[in-house]
Amino acid sequence: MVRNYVGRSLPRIVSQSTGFLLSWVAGDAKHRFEAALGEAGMTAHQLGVLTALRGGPQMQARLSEQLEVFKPVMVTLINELEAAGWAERRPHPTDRRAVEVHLLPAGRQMLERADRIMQTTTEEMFSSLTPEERAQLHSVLLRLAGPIAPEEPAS
Amino acid sequence: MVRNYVGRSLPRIVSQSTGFLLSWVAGDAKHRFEAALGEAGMTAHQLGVLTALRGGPQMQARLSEQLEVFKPVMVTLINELEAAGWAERRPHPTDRRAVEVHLLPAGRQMLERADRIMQTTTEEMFSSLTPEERAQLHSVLLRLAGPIAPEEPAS
DNA sequence: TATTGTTATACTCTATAACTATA
DNA sequence: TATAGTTATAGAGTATAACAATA
Repeated sequence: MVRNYVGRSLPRIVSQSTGFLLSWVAGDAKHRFEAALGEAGMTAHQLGVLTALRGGPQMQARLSEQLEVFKPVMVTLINELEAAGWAERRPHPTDRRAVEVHLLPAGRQMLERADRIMQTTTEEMFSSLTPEERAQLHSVLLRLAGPIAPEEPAS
Repeated sequence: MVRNYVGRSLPRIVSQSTGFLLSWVAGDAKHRFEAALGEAGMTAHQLGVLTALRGGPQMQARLSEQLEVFKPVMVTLINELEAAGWAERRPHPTDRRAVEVHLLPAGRQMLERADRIMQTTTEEMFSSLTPEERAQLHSVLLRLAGPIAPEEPAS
């Protein structure tokens, strides 16, 4: 309970509570995804922003809102994306205060690579389950997760 | 992906990946447990230590190891437990460097209260599942979690 | 007066170092 | 030389404040 239990084997206490098990497995999943993305030189935060840009350029303020990231954090993230050549700031056509963040070709490639990474990692994670078990897990989690937010309108 | 998605409704992207769903549901679970414990004036960290003391007094160093908490953090945690009257430090019978941390009656009561809280919260969380679904979820998560650590020998 | 993007700052958590008193 | 407990310190990560430019 106390911390991350970085060790590779599941503490016995955790194995007895479905809630703790959930946290344990999710922590493991997070670690796997971040490690896999890290090998491609990308953080989960950066992927989040790139994903939000898939549908077209966005103002920084919208990105902050959508991803629920504080504005100063978004500044840093977009600096990183620009440094990597994955996205760039351009002046907003009508609002001179704002910048639009545009996805660059290298960023789109990175997104495709990230898609493959996420898919592979997911496959590894759930390989011990049958397709039926996996489908049932998904539907059960969906029910536990509660209502789904309405679709975001594009820029 | 990026951060905590503090909002109460599930972003659409998350709903499509079993891995993300897992993280989402686990985050929600963590929030529920911590809120419920908080109402009883207890943190999850503190509960972790109290639970470790259930089987008998422990040296601080062992507690740090078992719970994978850094030594300075354990100092703070045990200070908190002493301030709350739930546990106390006593000199180790043979090793004059060490202290033994003992569970006090108020701590044992708190543990029982925490047990009830955890049980109630678990019940709330999984109330939308049938007993069969819940059992299958548990067994599937157990498989995803991997090997279970061997029992800790008592102090 | 409100909003955009930025810089500066504070606060919490996590992690390490350094120290004493023993073993 | 190593270990137990403590204090001090460093570093991320997270959150807020304040500011200039513009709406």
